[in-house]
Amino acid sequence: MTTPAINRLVIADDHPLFRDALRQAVASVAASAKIDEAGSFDELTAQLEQDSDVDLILLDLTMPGISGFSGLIYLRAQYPAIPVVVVSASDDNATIRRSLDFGASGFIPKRFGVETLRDAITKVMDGDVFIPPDTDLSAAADPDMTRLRDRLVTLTPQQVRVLMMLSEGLLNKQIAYELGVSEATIKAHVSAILQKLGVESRTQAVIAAAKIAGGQWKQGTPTV
Amino acid sequence: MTTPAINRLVIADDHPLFRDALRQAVASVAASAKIDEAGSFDELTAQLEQDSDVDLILLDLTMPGISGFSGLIYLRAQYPAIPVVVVSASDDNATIRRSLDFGASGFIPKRFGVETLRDAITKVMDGDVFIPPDTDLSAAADPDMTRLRDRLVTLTPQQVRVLMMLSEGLLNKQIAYELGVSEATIKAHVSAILQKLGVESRTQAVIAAAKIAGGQWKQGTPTV
DNA sequence: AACCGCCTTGGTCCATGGTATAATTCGGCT
DNA sequence: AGCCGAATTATACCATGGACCAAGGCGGTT
Repeated sequence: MTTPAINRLVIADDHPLFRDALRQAVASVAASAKIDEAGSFDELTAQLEQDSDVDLILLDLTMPGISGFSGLIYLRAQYPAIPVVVVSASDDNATIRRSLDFGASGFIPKRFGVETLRDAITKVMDGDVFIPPDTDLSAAADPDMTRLRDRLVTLTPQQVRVLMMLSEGLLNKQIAYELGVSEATIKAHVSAILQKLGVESRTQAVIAAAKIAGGQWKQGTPTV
Repeated sequence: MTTPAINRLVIADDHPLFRDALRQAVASVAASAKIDEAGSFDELTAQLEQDSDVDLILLDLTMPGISGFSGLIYLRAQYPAIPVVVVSASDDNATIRRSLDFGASGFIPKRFGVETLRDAITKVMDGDVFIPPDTDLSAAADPDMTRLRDRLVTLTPQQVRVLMMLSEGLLNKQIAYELGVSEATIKAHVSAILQKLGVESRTQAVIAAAKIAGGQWKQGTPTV
């Protein structure tokens, strides 16, 4: 068969009906694939931590527990080997472009019907990058954004996790505890993050990250 | 006359055409009023610093140099005596409600024609609170937001300024220099801010502020 | 085997952040 | 006049943040 081995696939979307639609579209293309579902980002990460042997992730950009591109950034950092296809209701050119910039292997607008949906999934499973036919990627991107993005993608997986926790307002000590490492390690990570992002304090790092993620990384309001 | 003394009024909007429209509508109601214009938030604050004897401000929510409700919050904190009417293109109920929550004396959607525009301005100049007739304010507000807002409005004018600078990633030392005061003073302000917002670090304060302002307070990207 | 990047840790050293306390000034309010 | 809140400043003290240096383990590459 032309489609390479897609044995396991995760559909991450907070809308059950749309998960079903995606599941059916996928099943009609690769009947043998094992399809898992996640209704929240935490659910998705929990599944991946337990078993990261996944061949493809279909990710909704706006899910409970995550906002903006932070989920995509996190997945690409933690599991660089797993291709991620973004599925989103907002399908403007800027969103598509940034999705690809952050390492998405494709972009499927939610407005697609079953037919086009299936075509899109087929293309992605073949290893191609799928983008909607009427997409115009020629528009100049925001230079600030791209510079920041270029710096963000140089972060190592662990550094991305630390940055997310910085963005929750946690102390180095707390992050160390959560990750089960020493505070010295966190300090080393933070220093590396500041250097890579080109900022001078954790606060500025948080601001920069929020700018890219388009809001908060995670939902948690720190006991405000 | 029924309309109280409106001697001076500032129209703050980055769209020249719309400024003109507003100016004409105002002039047709209060021909004697002196009308100033500002195309950016910095321009507005500059004018106010030079002469804060203003009886009314018509404020666009989305202007260069400001985003979200931070401009409104800032004005209400710095010049509590000056009524501010929000003029915005996005006129959903949530936006209107939050505008009023943050101390706006009225809300005028940009979609209004000249007629309704004039009526709205008349009402506001009479000291009444104008909101679009089809507004439904009964919807329950986000409890997190309201709690945060309640805490934000207890900040003193200077504390609001400090919070804005915190949100730009500045050090206490830098803030002290900018405001021309000692670093001890800034520390005192920061401590007060943390207490009032119910957070435990400057980073968390920035996160909380960003959540309310719906993004950044000011445009400035800190040399990222 | 040698190399390299990532993660980890320890320690030192200094800057910054933040609390607590207290005192002063000023303007507005009663 | 007296009171009060806002703003300012200072001092001392402790916690946190962050740079710098050095080093070991680990997995993948050449």
